[in-house]
Amino acid sequence: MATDPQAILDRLRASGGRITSTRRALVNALFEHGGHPTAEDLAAMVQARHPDVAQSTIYRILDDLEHLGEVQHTHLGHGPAVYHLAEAAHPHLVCEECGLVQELDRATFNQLAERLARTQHFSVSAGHFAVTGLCRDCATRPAGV
Amino acid sequence: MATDPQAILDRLRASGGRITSTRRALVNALFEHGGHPTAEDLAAMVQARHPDVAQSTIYRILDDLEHLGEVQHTHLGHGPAVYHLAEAAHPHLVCEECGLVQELDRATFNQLAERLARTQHFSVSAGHFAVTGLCRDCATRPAGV
DNA sequence: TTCGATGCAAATAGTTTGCATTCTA
DNA sequence: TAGAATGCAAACTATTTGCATCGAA
Repeated sequence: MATDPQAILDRLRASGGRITSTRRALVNALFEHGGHPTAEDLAAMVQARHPDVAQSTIYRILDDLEHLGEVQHTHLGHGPAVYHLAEAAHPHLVCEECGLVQELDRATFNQLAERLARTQHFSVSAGHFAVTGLCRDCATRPAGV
Repeated sequence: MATDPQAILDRLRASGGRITSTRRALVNALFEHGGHPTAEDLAAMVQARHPDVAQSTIYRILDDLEHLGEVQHTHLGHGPAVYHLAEAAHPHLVCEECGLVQELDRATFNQLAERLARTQHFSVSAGHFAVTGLCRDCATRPAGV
């Protein structure tokens, strides 16, 4: 699992792929965008410098990187999927009312993962994981307000 | 939260709605299908007796029932959402390799929910919840086989 | 007889795919 | 210069919506 842009590009090449300016720009965008970018967000970042890049190319590169294990995507409820580097993989808490995304703290996740492995032989993947519910604000506010 | 078809239909009527044969059939289908039916699965069950029912009608009724709090839907990874009665709401474990859906045991879920409430002020909803990872079989089998 | 429910078809959102062209190695 | 990567447009899947008609209460 690579920890800098060049290392990911190297892995791409090592797997028989080629390094293009679009791929370089997308990998950089993944490192620069700290949050939970959608394919469209990433496309916009890449297109800032390379206006002619197609959405489908973004999807294809993300797919390639996912197969290499460098990227993961998650469906946070409705709407488009979000992508992030595998090295930055973390479990998510998504508020179904306001859409707020928080990270699930490591300790709680580890406790859950360990317990699921033990009781149900299920190995949870941290990256592709989202728990929905209500955030603090929405939980304390009367429903539908 | 109703526990039999008639009670749900009664709630529908009490909220200003009308009881039609399609609605009756769909509510029955929800009770009959014990698993994780998609809107299409439910449409097929209803259409067995009422061939002219439109998919959009199924979506609309499910939406109505969801607003009444009688039904919940969940996105289990890719593909269509699955629906179930609120009374049968339970957390899911989805295998991202083979698609197997298991139920998460109550005790583990409760432990997680309680801990999240305490540490992150997040109130998890049992129904709309899915943890992805690898099931026992897929975890022990080498990747990509 | 009124207003909610429905069928049908078209619209939408997100993503994938086919194919001719371009460019890396 | 071979084969991978890309742009473009069309296809696709899941779901929603507009509108005229139908039917429950």
